[in-house]
Amino acid sequence: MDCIIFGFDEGKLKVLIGRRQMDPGRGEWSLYGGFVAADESINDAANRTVAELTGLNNLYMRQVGAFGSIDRDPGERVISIAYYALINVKDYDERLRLDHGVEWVNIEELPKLYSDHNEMIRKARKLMCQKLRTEPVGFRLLPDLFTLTQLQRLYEAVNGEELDKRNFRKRIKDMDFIEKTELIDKTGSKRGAFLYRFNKRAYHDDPNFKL
Amino acid sequence: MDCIIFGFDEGKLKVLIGRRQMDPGRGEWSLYGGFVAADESINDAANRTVAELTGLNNLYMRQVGAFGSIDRDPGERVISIAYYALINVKDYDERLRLDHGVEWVNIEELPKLYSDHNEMIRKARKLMCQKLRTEPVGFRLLPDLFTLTQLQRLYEAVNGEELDKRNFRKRIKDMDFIEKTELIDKTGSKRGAFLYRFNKRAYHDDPNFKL
DNA sequence: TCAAAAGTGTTAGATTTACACCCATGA
DNA sequence: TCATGGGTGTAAATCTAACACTTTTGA
Repeated sequence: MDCIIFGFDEGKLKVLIGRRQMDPGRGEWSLYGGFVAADESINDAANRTVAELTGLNNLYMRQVGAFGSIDRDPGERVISIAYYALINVKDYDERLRLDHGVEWVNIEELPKLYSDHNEMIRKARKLMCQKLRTEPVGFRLLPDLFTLTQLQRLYEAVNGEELDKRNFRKRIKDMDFIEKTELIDKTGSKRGAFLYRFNKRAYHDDPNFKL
Repeated sequence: MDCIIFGFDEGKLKVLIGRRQMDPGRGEWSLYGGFVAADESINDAANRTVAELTGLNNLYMRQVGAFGSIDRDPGERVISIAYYALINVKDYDERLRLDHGVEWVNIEELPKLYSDHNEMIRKARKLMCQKLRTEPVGFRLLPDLFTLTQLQRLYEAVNGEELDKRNFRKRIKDMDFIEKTELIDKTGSKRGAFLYRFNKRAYHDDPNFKL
């Protein structure tokens, strides 16, 4: 299985990739992957692999699909099942990241990757983007507390288009599960912006979400 | 791989299922499936399997995903990749259908199926339904010539809700790629209804589809 | 004092929904 | 002649998109 780890940083949607450490394709840019053991489900394998890479559990993960061209792997015949995961970049221990030799790359500036990994990322992004339209999964890419501007930038990065600030905030106000706190973030501006948080409970009570 | 063959007949969305002819699970209701050969891609395997079952090629097919619980197969460890296909029921040779021992069952009245096949169908339906909202793939489930009432019934069956006749027809009129012919179908009513056809070319020229 | 991000409403246009009657025909 | 499905338009409501200025504060 191969995993597409999405993160959001500096206003950009990013993906974790690294240099491949084994043959065939040693040294090429690649997604992080692993193998499904005989005694684990493919979902478990994906969770295990992502946890191994990031040290994080209980992430939001979804299957992207199976990739099975005959010669997608230059070595032997391998069918891979891709998964994507959403993480908050700040939760990823820098040391662990370096140990695995992976880095965050802007999804708009990806190099040519090993095998069909570019295609996997394209499909994962499409699915994630669709999901984001119908469910508030975007919060998985942000810290627990975030400003409305950060949230807007996230939606803009994912959809690849700018949004109108006033219309965006109007929509957010209608969502009861985005709670305003009394906390203020001053890192992004002199004036400071209110911090908001996602209330999972409220979301599940009132699932009329539509962005 | 397992295939979910969708058909539309008598105003209902249907799926092809049959009694399993091998152990484990012999005699249980099941989807039709096959195995991916070492020298074919998973897409090719799906096409081959569906062609074997229906005698039809160049069908609209899409991958549903990989299913990989450890004990989804009561025998040995098997991971299955599910695909769905859309066919026009009338194109399916009755003889071939009987030879394979499969039958059309209303998707609302499915029995308990072998292994995780019910789940596969649920997911396939969801994907197909989403696809139908953004692309006019529904025509694959109808004869080349169809009446607007047939088309409306199809959308109703897939979405599971009734639609307003006038609003539906208004939307269809906006789609240039649905061509009215001068032919009239009298099988559905005494008065007769105009037959329409899907113009693939017009669709690709003007892909502003939205239902 | 000024640059930079935060915050805030209104209006026009587009889209969506609800709704009811006449037509043509075969039985 | 009547039961059955085919065919058609309008108006209200809702949703979407466009748009500009004031506030706060650190440098």
